[in-house]
Amino acid sequence: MPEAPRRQSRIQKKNRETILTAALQEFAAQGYAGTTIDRIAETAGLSKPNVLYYFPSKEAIHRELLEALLDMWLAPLREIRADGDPLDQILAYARRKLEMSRDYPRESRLFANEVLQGAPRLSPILGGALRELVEDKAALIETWAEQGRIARLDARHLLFSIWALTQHYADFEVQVRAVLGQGHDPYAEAEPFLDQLYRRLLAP
Amino acid sequence: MPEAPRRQSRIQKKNRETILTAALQEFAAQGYAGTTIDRIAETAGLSKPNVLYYFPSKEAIHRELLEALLDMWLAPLREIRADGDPLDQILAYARRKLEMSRDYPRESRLFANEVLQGAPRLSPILGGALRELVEDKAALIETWAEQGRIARLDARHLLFSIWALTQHYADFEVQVRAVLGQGHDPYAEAEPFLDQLYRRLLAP
DNA sequence: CGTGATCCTGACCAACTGGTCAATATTTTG
DNA sequence: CAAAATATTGACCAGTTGGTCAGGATCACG
Repeated sequence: MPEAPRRQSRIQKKNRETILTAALQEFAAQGYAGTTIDRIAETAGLSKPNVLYYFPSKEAIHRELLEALLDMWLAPLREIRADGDPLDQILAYARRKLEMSRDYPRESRLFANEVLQGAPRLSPILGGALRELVEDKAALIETWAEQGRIARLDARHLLFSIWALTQHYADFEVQVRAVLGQGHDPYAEAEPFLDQLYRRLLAP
Repeated sequence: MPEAPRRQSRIQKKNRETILTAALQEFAAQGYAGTTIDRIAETAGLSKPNVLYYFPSKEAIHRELLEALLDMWLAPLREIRADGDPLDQILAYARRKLEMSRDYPRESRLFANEVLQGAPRLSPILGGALRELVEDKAALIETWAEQGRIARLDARHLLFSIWALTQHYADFEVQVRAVLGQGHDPYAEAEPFLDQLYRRLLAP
């Protein structure tokens, strides 16, 4: 059953939001273990007991962030449909994922941190809903391949490649920027590169 | 000046090695903050004070691991030479990086953890030695491109793509396995996929 | 075999962490 | 505006953490 849409006072709404934003910042930058409730509170401009007035525990904050994240994270993949041009749709998916890395790098890093540590709070979803979604879209992509509308390839690994290539720019941002040096816009450069890559890979 | 090759007793050599192995295991799985000296000691089969007899601090262990890692990590890139077939060399590089993800996933995750948290103990190297190395190899690759021996592309982002695509299989291993389910060998499947991808991307 | 160097440990410590709670301040609402 | 509901806090606690240290065990070597 979906959680009852609990009545929230004005203050409750605002403070829960503030805390979640601060926590996202901290968890993404320091990881779960490296983040203290005190730092979350400080970033949020609240006292530690006050943070714990709105959330029962540090883990509860983390869990809530992850849940909210997942919906958002998978939305672009859901939008791949059987109708429309195969190449356009896959290119659009890659482009949208790259935009998400650019616009929501903290979310990307939160996710990366979690998966990197073995996804202790997420693995049921990875093996459940995510797996089914991938299965579904991979089947569609392979149908396209069989019809000769795109190249024959391993659709699951195609999806992995899109994840890897786009999230890399958020998750390894320091490295990318250190290597490129100043005066580069990683995302602006990545877009045409990925476009070129997938056009060539997918050409029938 | 390079560190003097300090004399090490038999026991010292063995125990330092044991500790580093245990620490790699822990740091890769739990991150820096999530790892305790006690756990390292337990995994190594030693007492905590004994671990601190061989290393002055937790951070020193971590730093030593990172330093050792970096040489190993960049070796394959160094092997790209001006002589030899361009396509072969880039494909071989990608293949070797994939093998490293398969054979040294803990090293990959240690590195990912570090970069993800902003590379606090590594950024000078990223912007220094790594940057120079990339600059060097990127120039070479772009020469090949200008000569029409491979497709024209952004060489730096080509290298990023190789890092992203290969390290993904180690860093996001739980996700890859959860999505593929049992009965799949991610690395065995990834190899031909990456081969196909780079052959098509690089074809003049 | 003995003695100096190396190795190892239990006991300890100060700082920090997640979390509690009773008391107080502020809002909301009848 | 008064009382009830909500929000906030300082003080506190028990457990954990990185790290120290004095003393004892073990080893290498003349």
